[in-house]
Amino acid sequence: MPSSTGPVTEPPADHRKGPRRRGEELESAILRATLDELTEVGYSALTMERVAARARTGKAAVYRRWPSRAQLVLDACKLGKISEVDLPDTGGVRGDALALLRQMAATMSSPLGGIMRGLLGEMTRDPELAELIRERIHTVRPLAVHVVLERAVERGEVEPWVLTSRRATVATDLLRNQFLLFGAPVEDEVIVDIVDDIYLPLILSPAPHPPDKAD
Amino acid sequence: MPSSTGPVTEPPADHRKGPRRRGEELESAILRATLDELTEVGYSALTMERVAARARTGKAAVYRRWPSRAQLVLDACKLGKISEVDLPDTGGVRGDALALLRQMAATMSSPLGGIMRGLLGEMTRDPELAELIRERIHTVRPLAVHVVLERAVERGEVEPWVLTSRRATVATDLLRNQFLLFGAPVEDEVIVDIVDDIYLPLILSPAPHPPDKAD
Amino acid sequence: MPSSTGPVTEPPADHRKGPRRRGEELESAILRATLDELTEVGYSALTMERVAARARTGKAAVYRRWPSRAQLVLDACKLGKISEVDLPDTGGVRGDALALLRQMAATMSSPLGGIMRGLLGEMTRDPELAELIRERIHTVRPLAVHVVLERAVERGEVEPWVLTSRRATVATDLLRNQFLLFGAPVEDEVIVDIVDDIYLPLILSPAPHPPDKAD
Amino acid sequence: MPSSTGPVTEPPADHRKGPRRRGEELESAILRATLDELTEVGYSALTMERVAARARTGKAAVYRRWPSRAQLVLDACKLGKISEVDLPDTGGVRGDALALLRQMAATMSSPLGGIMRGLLGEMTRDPELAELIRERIHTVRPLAVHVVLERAVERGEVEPWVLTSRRATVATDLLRNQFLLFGAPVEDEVIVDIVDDIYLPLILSPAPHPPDKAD
DNA sequence: TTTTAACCGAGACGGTACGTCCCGTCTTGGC
DNA sequence: GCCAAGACGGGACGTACCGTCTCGGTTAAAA
Repeated sequence: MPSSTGPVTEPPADHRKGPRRRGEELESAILRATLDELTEVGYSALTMERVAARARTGKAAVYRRWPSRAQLVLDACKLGKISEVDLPDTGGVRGDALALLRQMAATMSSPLGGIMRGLLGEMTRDPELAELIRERIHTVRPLAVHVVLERAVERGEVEPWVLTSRRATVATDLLRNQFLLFGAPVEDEVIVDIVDDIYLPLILSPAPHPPDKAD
Repeated sequence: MPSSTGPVTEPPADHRKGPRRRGEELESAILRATLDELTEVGYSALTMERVAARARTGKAAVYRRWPSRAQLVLDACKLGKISEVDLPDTGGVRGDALALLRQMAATMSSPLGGIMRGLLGEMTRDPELAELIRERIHTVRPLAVHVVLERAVERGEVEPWVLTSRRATVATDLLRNQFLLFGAPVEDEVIVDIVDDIYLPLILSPAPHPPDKAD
Repeated sequence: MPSSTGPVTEPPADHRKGPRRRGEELESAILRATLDELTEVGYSALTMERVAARARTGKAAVYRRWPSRAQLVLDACKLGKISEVDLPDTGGVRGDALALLRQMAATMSSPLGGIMRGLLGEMTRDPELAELIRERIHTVRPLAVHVVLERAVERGEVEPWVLTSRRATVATDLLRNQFLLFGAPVEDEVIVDIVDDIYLPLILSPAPHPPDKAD
Repeated sequence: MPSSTGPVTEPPADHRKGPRRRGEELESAILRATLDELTEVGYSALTMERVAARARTGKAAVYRRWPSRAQLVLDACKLGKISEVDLPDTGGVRGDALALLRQMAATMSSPLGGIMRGLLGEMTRDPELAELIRERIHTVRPLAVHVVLERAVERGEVEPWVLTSRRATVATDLLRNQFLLFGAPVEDEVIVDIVDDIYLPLILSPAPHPPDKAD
């Protein structure tokens, strides 16, 4: 038996309040803190330190899960129902497309716009993050576009090959470009312009250019 | 006395004694240091401190001229012949457009790509910077597009109203979007796709859609 | 002229209160803060962070001057009139020696005792610090011993060769050893014992052992 | 050599499976890990975390047994044959004393020297630890001194009253003081000096000062 | 020409955040 | 139950920059 000589150093303070959080509970607490910080101070002023403090935990608990600010924010966005898309069937592809773009534009005007921008800036630094972002762009938004176009195909407004063509995402691509260059809010006139002057001519049948090379 | 406004060769003298740099000489020394830092460590790792040290001057001298990293970088890019565009007349709008996009793609693959990205990220924080960036995007690139389209109009390939329409910049907009989302290098196949499947159908006469509302 | 676009980022807060401290003023503020911390929480709980906070400055300002906690504390002790020795002439070497040891014992019982102890512990880690400590031990205390012995020599109580012999510091050495092993306070009986049973027999003439080899 | 102390010699298998260590086996594994850490990184860089990892156990298992680093180290030293003293009978008290001091000096030059130093530093913080340390100092070393002096008494070199007087430990006390202040290695000249110029004059009969007051 | 003011270089200043290490406690699975 | 492993809330580490300010100088314009 070792020489047990009793307590030696003072316990600096009892810093435990109730049962200690772990795993999922702690994780979501951190993510919520991240979202709060994002909306309050924005992406570029968000720090790991503040997030940890806000979540009432230590920095280590944050770093253990997310190696970088960007990835933390990305996950936090996932938690926020940011990519919720609600696509009403307006009875025509024009109405559907307008509705979709307007929803996108609204999102861009929200705090999420700045976050998106910030994340795009980080892509250079962090290839892994870049991959994550691309994935989300690939999957979330095109999915909405896909729904719109499928309805249009069913209505006979659009030919099926358009779905897999580059033309499918031209509207959302141009809107995104507009936002990134000129910021929010995107004027509605621009949206209408994109749809009427560019998108519809490209996708409505008879197509201005037959799908010769569309495999 | 060091050659003022000489070529790229810096005077590596000890400026703590001897003739001290001022005005333009100092300014361009800072900008050159900024460019060097950009190419070496990239936009996001660039700091005012390092720039000042590299330019062998004090931070104050930098802050006196540029209130923020982004603006400094922006000016440095201006100094670098970054927006040099050389548009060969290939005899057809397709060739011209391909050449233009390929030049853009090359720029994006260079260190400038990362810088562009970083600057876009800063736009949220700094509206005035945003304005500067937009200005350059407005003026430099559309100018190149304009040249291409004007030639096409002269050849009769494109109708004049296209020049002022939103369609004019669709190709460059889509390429930029592609770069921002998926990074460099942009595959040549994508460029060809954009031109053949989207851009040309939109601008070649007979236009697929008459300019009813283009005022 | 660079593109000066005006103020960009907000000044987070005006954190300056009056003229900024520099040089000596700041230095002594840090040392005072160190002393305060020492007396309040002790050597081993003293941190650079708390010292900086207490001195209302940044950690960098502290590290710029003192590379380690130990050296900072050492300098702080120097500032505190810690080694003030006031040696009354009691008319005999016995009285003088007792007075000296009693002063030392008092110092050891003060917070300084713990500090001394801590510094001794650090000597292993930091040779440079060790050198500093030795220097102070060499110069401050032996000086007091020297004064006592010189008076004794003048009185004829002690022969001159004792001054440069190892015997000179036996009393203080034994007291120090006593403190380090058994802690403070050192009982007065111990001090009397050291003086009467060891020190005086060694130094009083006729010496119990002639200085054959003392050069 | 700290490790392999005794008949423990377990197969250093992966303890995460297979028979799990308990009780004494685990305990000595921790102590051995502690000794190894001590010799490799020294006392002040030794952490509970590293010890636990090295012993392939959890921190809790360590804390359950030793409430503090110092006590753990103390026990580890006990396990190492640190206080092994081997006193040859040289036929005279001078030779015996020199041998003893030289052995002490050797110990001080070993890693144990740094450990001793560190433990002394901890004494301020932990009175109970302090008691343990004093105990060991009281019992181990004086015992050796006692042996030396008893032989001397038998030979008639030293009078019996010296054994219980403060003079008995003067040599070891001065050597310890020398080590703490000036570090290792202690030059042999110093040892000879202590013995010849201080210790022997104090203990050899005829004593320079009769034991009037030695009760 | 002499003065004077601006500007230069250098770097200290008060401060925030970084990412890591360790503290001592607590919890989870397994044996 | 105790073991191993390691997460937990927290604090401090030492470093890098931030943007401001101060300090001697140099140097160009004003007197």
